[in-house]
This record gives sequence, C-alpha cells and structure tokens, in this order.
Amino acid sequence: MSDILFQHIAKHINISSNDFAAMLPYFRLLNVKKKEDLVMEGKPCRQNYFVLKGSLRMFFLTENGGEQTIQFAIENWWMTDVDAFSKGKTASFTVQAMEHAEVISISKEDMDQLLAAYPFMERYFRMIYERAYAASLFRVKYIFQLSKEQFYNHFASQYPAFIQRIPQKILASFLGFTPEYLSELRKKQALGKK
Amino acid sequence: MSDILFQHIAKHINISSNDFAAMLPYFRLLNVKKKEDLVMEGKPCRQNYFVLKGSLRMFFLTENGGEQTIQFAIENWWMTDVDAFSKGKTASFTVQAMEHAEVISISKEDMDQLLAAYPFMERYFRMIYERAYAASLFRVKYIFQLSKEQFYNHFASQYPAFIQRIPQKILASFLGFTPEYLSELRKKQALGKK
DNA sequence: CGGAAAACTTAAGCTGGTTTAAGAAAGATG
DNA sequence: CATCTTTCTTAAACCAGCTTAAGTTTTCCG
Repeated sequence: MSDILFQHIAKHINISSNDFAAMLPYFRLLNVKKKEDLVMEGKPCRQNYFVLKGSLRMFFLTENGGEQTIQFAIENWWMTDVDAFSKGKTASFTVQAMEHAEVISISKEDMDQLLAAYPFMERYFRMIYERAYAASLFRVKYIFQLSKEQFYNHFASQYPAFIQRIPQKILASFLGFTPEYLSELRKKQALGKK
Repeated sequence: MSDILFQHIAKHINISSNDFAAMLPYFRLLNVKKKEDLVMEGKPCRQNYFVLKGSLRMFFLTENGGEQTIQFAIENWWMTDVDAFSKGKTASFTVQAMEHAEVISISKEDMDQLLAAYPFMERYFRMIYERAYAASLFRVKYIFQLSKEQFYNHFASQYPAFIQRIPQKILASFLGFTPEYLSELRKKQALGKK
C-alpha cells in the first residue's frame, strides 16, 4: 500500500527501502469517503495528503455560495492548502474527496521532524513543489491564452478518462465557466461531429 | 552586493558566512538593461535568476503578437521558467527586465553541483518553491474570485508603490484585460473620487 | 533639443459568456 | 423501488469587457 509512496519517492531521489521503512511511522493511511473534507476553508490545516487511489479537489467558496474548484489531485499527487499548512494559518481552500479515496497523510509536526531526521527528503519535496509550481504557472498561461471553449477542448483531450469520472458541474467550475455554458458547448460539439 | 542573497538564505535556513563564501563561485553577478531578455520563449533556459535590484517580468506571446504578462519579480525573488530550467526544455515564457536591474544568476549545471555539494540548500529551495507555488495558487484564486475591476483595486491597494513603476500596458496584461479597459477604469475611479 | 515611436485615452459598436428560469434526467437514500 | 435531491439541459435576455479606430501625450534616443 504505502509501497506506492515509496516508488514515488524513489523515482525522485536515492532512497533505501530501510530508510523508507524507518520513515513509515510518520505517515498514516487514511480511507476517505466521497465528499469528505480533508481540509476545510477557515479551519486550521494541519495535514498534507498524498493520493494513493481516487481523487481529490481543491475549491473555495464564492460570494454567492458556489464552489470554485481550482485544482485536482489524482494518484501520486500531494495536496493540501500549502500556504496554510506551512505557515500554520487557517485554510483559504477546502480539500475534498471527489471519489472514495485512499490517501497517506502527514501532520505538520511530523513533516518538520521527518525533514530534520531525514534531510534528503528536502530534496524530494523541493522537486514536488517545483513541479507543482510549474504546473500552476501553466494553468495561469492556459487561462489567459485559451478561450473557454479551447480550454475545455484542451482539457478534454489531455485527460479523456478523468473527464468521465467527474461531475460536469465541477469541471465547468475548474475551467472557469458556468455549467450552462458547458452544456451548450457539448451540444454544439456533438452536432458538429455528426 | 551578494550579501543581499546571503541575508535571504539566512532568513530561511541556518547557514554560516563561511559556507556562503564557499558557495559564491557558483553565482554570477549580472547587470541587466531595461527590456533586456534573460530567458527567451522558444530558446533553452539555462539560468535561474535572483533579483537584487530593479524588477523582472515573465510573459508569453499571444497569437496576435501581444505579450501576456503572468508574473513579476522584484527584490529578493527568484525567477526563471522553472519547468524549462529544471527539465532542460526550451522555454515557454520570456523573462525580461522591466527596469534596469541587478541580478544574481546560477546555471543549471552549477545549481545541480551546488545542491550536491551543499545539500542543506535543498531546504532553502524547497521553501522558495513552496512559497512560489502558494503565491501562484492565490493568483488563480483571485483571477476567478474577483471581477477585473476588483482585481485591479486589489492589486493597486496591495502594491501602490510598484504600480507607479510599471507601464499600464503591462499592468493591464498582468491583470488580464486590455489597456483600453484599464483607462476606462481609472477614469471612472477618478471621477468617483471628486 | 527635436522627431519618431511608443504608450495612453476616448468613445462607439459588438460578442462570448452569464443569468435566470423551468423542465428532464440521474443519483442518493431509506 | 419510490421519493427526494442534485445534476444536467435548453433557451432567451442581458452585460462586462473587447475591438476598432483616431486623437493625445509621453518617452526614447540620436
């Protein structure tokens, strides 16, 4: 189970299975039900999560009570409200399971101790954040570069399987438009294909 | 001069001035003219930059030849096309000086060697990327949460001094709208204040 | 300096995407 | 498996922000 995490770490840095075994006590295995919140906007954010199975999303509440999704996490991604987690502030985002999920969690205190005891893990997390940062920049690039329709097509062609797994409402929110407009797009494209 | 970088590193991790002195050969001091490109879209990206003085921006070219600005870097910020730099790919973004600037640069090879020789620097860059990632997420949050007008007001109140230093054209692009619309906003707000 | 280029302003017309509202389909839950 | 709730669709009216185009001001640089 936690073997998946070991593989993931080993893909980035040199690590012995002995070292990994010694680190295990810092991690906890968690079973999460669909729609369960792991981090809640406005509450402290004490854990960081690694997805073994299923999927998570991150969103914040808009003034009219809607949920604006800004990220997804699937297998092999870490997710939390990084800012709140690292600074010990209250969360600006909610992290919620989209499907039943298995995740590994680590608390802020354990993370600090882990990094102190196994400094080579700094390198692993440096790479993780480097990649997350790069991905977030590309996200911004696409938001500006593509029209809503292009953005949808781009995402649909990049993650055809994932798109089947998630409610259109959430997808529309992630892409930055209304579910109504997504309906319109799909209808238009279905007609076009005939 | 490079003392500024030492201070910045020391703010994040424990480091002796001896260690820093030993690391100095990896860094180069650079004088950059206004509008000079440090990274060019489409070309390899081999350097990472730390701003001592002045300011940089990151942009990409839109289909109609415009420049879409997506980030600024002022004193004490690192900037490069992270994805291209770390993976050795060609750059998706251009990094350009907005004002005459003094920066410290480090090449990819030197960065790799630096991290191998001084592993504690992994911790420093882990924190740098963590913060950059968090900032980029907030950027996405604001893009979705705020209307263009609110986004402008938010930015104007957060960085009143910086706003004076940069052309409106670039600011408008960063905020995601046209210079014409920015003019309109300013006019409207000037009238409102009377 | 002085002339050219770049940046900024103004205003009218236009459009991609929102809002609203109501019905149809699909999922959840006892 | 029936009901309640949530999600999805459709369509019309609407608007924030864009485009275009022309004039004005500022900056650049020889």
